[in-house]
Amino acid sequence: MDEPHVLTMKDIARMLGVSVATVSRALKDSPSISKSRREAIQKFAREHNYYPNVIAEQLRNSRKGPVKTIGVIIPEFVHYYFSTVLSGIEERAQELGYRILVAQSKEQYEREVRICESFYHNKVCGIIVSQAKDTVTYDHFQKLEKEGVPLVFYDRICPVLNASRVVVDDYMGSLKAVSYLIEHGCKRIAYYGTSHNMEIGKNRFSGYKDALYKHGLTLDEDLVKMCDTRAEAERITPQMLKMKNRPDAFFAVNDDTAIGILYVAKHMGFSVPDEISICGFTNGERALACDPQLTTVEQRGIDVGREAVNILVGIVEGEIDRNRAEKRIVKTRLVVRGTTKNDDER
Amino acid sequence: MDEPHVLTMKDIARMLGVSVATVSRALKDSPSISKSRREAIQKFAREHNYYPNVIAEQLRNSRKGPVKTIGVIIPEFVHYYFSTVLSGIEERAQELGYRILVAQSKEQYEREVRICESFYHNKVCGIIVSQAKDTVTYDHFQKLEKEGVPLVFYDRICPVLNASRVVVDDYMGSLKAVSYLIEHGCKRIAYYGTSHNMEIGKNRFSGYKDALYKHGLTLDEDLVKMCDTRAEAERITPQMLKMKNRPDAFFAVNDDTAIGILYVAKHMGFSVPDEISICGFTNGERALACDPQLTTVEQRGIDVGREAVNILVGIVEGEIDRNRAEKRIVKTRLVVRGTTKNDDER
DNA sequence: ACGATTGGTGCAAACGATTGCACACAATTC
DNA sequence: GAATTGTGTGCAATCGTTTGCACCAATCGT
Repeated sequence: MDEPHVLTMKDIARMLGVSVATVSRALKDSPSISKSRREAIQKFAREHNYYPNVIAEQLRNSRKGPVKTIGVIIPEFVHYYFSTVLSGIEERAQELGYRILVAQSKEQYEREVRICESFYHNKVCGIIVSQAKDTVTYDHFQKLEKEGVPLVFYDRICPVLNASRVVVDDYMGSLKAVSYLIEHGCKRIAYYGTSHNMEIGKNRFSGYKDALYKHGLTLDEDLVKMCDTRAEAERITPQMLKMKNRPDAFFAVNDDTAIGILYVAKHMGFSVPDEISICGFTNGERALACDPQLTTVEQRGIDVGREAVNILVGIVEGEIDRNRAEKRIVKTRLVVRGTTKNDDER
Repeated sequence: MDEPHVLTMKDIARMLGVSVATVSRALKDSPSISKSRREAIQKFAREHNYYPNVIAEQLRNSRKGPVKTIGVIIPEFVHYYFSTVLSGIEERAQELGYRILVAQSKEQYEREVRICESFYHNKVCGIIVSQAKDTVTYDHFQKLEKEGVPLVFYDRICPVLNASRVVVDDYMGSLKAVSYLIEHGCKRIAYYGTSHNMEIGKNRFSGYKDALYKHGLTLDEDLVKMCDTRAEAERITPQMLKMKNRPDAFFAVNDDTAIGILYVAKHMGFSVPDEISICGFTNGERALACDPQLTTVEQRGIDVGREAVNILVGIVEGEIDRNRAEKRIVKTRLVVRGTTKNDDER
């Protein structure tokens, strides 16, 4: 009464007086079945809305065929950027007929390991992952690779594995943003970034540096800080602004940090953007909530997610060599708003 | 070479010279297998880290047993509140040993229908869903119910189905927020809400109304508006503030709308919170980004998600009668920040 | 007209795990 | 010493689908 029995091939076979094999072949449009039978069976199946049992298919194909389930590991769901990536993954996966199994590591190494095992046992055809902040050993990823489960990284890349990856163009984003600041009159631009042992930290810093050089400015070490949270920004920014030779602009590694700077600057009585310009990185929902609204570099998470799926499916379906690490870069875009000087006043 | 062959019971059986049945029973710790053999088999399995094939188990149990996969339908991933709910669902599901299959409807009815079908064919043991905004026919949900797939709704509840649900305590949240405004000196409180044919709209409005009555104020229809987006708030608020008898406080149905009001008020030269108080609903990341930071009612999405899983698993595992609609309410909490007057100055 | 080809179909094994039943062999009983 | 109980094991069917092979009939070639 609870399980009204779903129609199976066996049922169709019985009702039409043929064998299950015939039904199977007819539904696969195999030419070895006579046209009349084939069409009769297909019609019957359609009318009784038969649908193949996914689990049985998976079991049968467990040896060779793809399982069409992608495992996705996200550090945090409640995070603007990651949720955009997930959205892109889900969109593209659905388009290509893949299911997604999702889990969040909550930035914890142990959870990450457990999720990998769980995905492995659930026979996902591949895993898309951004590793947790505190992950420093990579056995769990290496084991998966050895077992033939393709991995695609995004955002936070495993440094020891030469795996496929999708990243945003941090270098260009940073270069364009800092160039914009300089071209609009800023001369002393502070940089709040992350540790250089993450790819992302390194690339954004390079972009900053190159923008300075390109415009004939020199790098002042006093203006470069390791700072990637709002709390930290609120702690160190007052000192920066009290310097005799204070910065006239800030470029921060994410929106949250930028908003911390904005708050401090405003509350110390500086006018933004007239005296101080600020630029963030992400373009999340915060960027529109602050006042003035934040100029920031857009990271197109949706596209990152979509590309990750493209790579993974490419590997699974054999169009991409699984032993060659496929690397793709998603463009960034500078979104100019109210925290930077703008010549063309409206 | 790609598939290094995962260990199966058959392998163990062959290597130990016993039958598969014996291995199966030994691993299940069945007393019908002699202790010595049982332990030998368990030891062997442990050492070669055998793990049962999830797919085979599912197929076998397809008739009776639960499949331990929960389908989750989310209107949008990129949405603060929904992502907190998803986070709670994932957390609790993982704790209980369930996998989750996730898909976003993008607020589109057709996608919602397709997702339901996909989940059904993927044999999920139940579905947790918040319906799309434009869903007005409910055949897809009814069909699932008829097929014995339990449904648990959150946030946006299907009005025609008497299904299990988890909602936040909109009434009390609203009542407490408006009471707080009144107790801190506000006399004319505007209400920006959603259509009353959604539960949520009705309940929040009731809370507002009752708070007024309880404090001896009367309801002024001119202060009640249907408005639940920032764009709309920015459009209608200027007129409100130009009234001769202008409101001295606003209570909005979500943070985004509240922030729209805040912007307009500030840019018209009003001081917030001295002349105008504002209170939102959600407590998302925006609430901390605006200036001053937003007083708002916290909707504990994590708890909503966790409760939804609790109900669903309760139904699947037979602890909750699947024919009785289980309804749970998650408490809200008023978070006081800078957009409302506060007696105890710090 | 007889052997060979072809077209159409079914049998049965396989995927990996579970479980009712039967069977073998030992230990107990009368 | 034969019958009974009990203990431990294996056989085989099952879940729903796929597919190599065998088979039968009809048609073809010479």
